[in-house]
Amino acid sequence: MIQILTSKKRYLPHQKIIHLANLTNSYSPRLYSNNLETPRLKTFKHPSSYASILQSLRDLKPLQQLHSRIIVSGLANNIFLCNRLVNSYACCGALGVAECIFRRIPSKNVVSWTIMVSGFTRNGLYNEGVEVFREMIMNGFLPNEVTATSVLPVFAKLGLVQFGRLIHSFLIRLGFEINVFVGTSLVDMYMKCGLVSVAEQVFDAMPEKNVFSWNAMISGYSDNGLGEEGIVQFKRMQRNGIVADLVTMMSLTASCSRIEWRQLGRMIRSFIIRSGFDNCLLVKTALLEMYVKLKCIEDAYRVFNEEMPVKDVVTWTLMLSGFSDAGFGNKAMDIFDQMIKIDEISLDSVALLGMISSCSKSGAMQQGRRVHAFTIKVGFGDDIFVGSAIIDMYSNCGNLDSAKLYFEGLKERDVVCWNSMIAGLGMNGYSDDAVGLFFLMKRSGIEPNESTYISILCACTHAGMVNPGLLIFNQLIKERNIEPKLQHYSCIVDLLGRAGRLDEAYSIVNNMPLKPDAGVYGALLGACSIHRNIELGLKISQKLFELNPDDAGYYVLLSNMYAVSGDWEGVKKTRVSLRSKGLKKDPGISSIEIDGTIFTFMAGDKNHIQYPEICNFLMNLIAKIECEGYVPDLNSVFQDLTDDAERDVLYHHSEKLAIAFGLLRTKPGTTIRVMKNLRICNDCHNASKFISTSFERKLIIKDGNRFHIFQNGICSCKDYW
DNA sequence: ATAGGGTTAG
Repeated sequence: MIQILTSKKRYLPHQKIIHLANLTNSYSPRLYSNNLETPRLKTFKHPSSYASILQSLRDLKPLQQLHSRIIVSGLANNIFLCNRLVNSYACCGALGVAECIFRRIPSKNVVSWTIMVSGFTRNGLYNEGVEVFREMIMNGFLPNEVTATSVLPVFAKLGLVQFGRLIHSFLIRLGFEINVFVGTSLVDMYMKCGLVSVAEQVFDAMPEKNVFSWNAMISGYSDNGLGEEGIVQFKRMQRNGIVADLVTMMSLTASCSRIEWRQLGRMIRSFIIRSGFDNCLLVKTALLEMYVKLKCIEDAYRVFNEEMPVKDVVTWTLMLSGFSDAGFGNKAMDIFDQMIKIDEISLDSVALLGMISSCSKSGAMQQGRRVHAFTIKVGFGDDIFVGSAIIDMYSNCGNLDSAKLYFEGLKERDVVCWNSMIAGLGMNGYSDDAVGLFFLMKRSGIEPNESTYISILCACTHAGMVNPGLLIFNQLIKERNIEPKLQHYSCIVDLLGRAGRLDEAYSIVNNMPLKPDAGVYGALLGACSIHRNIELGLKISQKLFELNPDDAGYYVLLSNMYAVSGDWEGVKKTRVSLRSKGLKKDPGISSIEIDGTIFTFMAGDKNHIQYPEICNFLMNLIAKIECEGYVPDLNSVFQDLTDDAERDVLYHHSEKLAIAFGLLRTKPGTTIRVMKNLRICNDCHNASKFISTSFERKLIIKDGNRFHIFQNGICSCKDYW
């Protein structure tokens, strides 16, 4: 309590009483009311006495009491007090009351309008804030410096760049742009709108700059992906003798995580220690985030575990998503379980979202179901952000029924919920339904966004629905409010390419208005590989090697293409150039969830505890399906080995290990769900068909972004090689 | 006035 009191700057004697009363209210109502009945407080006749008390009030109840006392004192029409009251109610979040008082002020001044604008904007009601601002202008009031600083950030939030520029020109005419506050707000607004060079112009023209202004620049650069510029600006700031504060530290670590510059990260860390910010929770959390983003998960965990005695919900959430990003789903779940046991940590939707998306990524359906139940228990059952994540989680686990059920039960749905459901239907093979839902969404008055088009085009691709896909793509091009992006072109090239219409796909690549990137060429190369068009494939891989020389995936595709056409010389050449560049093919990883724990397998991963047991089982399994007609496809092996060795590699692919483990550890008849990071190989695909018959199991294998559902020897995926 | 964790798509 002492700390809270001393942290406030100025205290008049009567303010102290009110403040103490607030703090003791919860456990000592008698003291509270006694203090309020102090005769000294009752006899105020001058507005200024109330005004100073109003400024320090942050809770609704004492505010209401003071308000009544103001009415009793006959000061309810004093504009000075009314403005203060509006402000105090807005600070307590009671915007209805605030607006009511505001509306009744007969002769509002600029301060009244400004307080109402910032009352809305500080509570996240941006549209209402802008509306009051507009009303103010219409009523002939000109904004002052404070109005400008309350309303400018809102233009950035709502993306009203043009409006912002208009107000900017107003401010110049009024001579306010030389004000540090106004200048900083303008810099921030332009940075948030992505107009970096305009922000730079404003900043350079500012006659006075303080640490806020510099911070706005540094964090702005970082947000716009220009971390290096941020570091340069920081050095300039130091040369100008401006002392860095905690916001500077946080913006610096953010810049660092974006440019993936580990060496600099270390320097910033020592700078933080030297500047005495090492014990600051916010700065420490920013440092943790830096390690998470730099994918230094051990460093991140060391900071989290050893150097942060005080943690809040953000710290925990960061560690959770750090583990999730690094592919440690079980560890993320451990963190979540620990976090929910701590009373002081109040769980919010962001923490829940992190955990749900972690389950989604690792395909942990049992964990996901548990977290889903938990979200309902803690009152986030109707949250649409959480809802979208849950739909995605169930879809990603191949449990479309649960996803649909959840989607249909939502009271409110935004565009992201619809997108999740459309994507879920698409990747699970219900492309017709996805298209149907897309049109239903438009009929329901929800405007599709960029992601909607990506989801729906992918859905069409999975089912080879070329014509509906083309139709929707043409709609997108005609639509005025969405600019087709490179990703959309990748989708349409993928759609045409996979369907075998390579010429049309190539023609789109050659005629598109944007410069094709690796994603677009990659889609085309994938199509060439499926349809064995080696001539075009060679041409495209040349482009890709120029664009993205370090991606081993393209070499693999090219090599596969040579292999299927029997060009062993080409296969060898590709492998040599891959090796000479020091590149390695991404390891294939498959995982399976058993009783709420995720088990991960890598090809030939002999370190696994149960490896001998699994291998033994797998050998018997292969012998069994060979009797039923399975023939190993040695073309699926990327290495140059003897037949026997190739066979050995093939039999220990990660997906086969995961399937074997699933068969060993689950009851007969249970569906086996396997997640794979890369595309399933032809041989594993074929073997899975045999396994589904031989063991009478349903196998659901997700590779990359699509499902393969094997049942009675048939796979749901029709266009597979 | 500037600042920390999250959802769909690839």
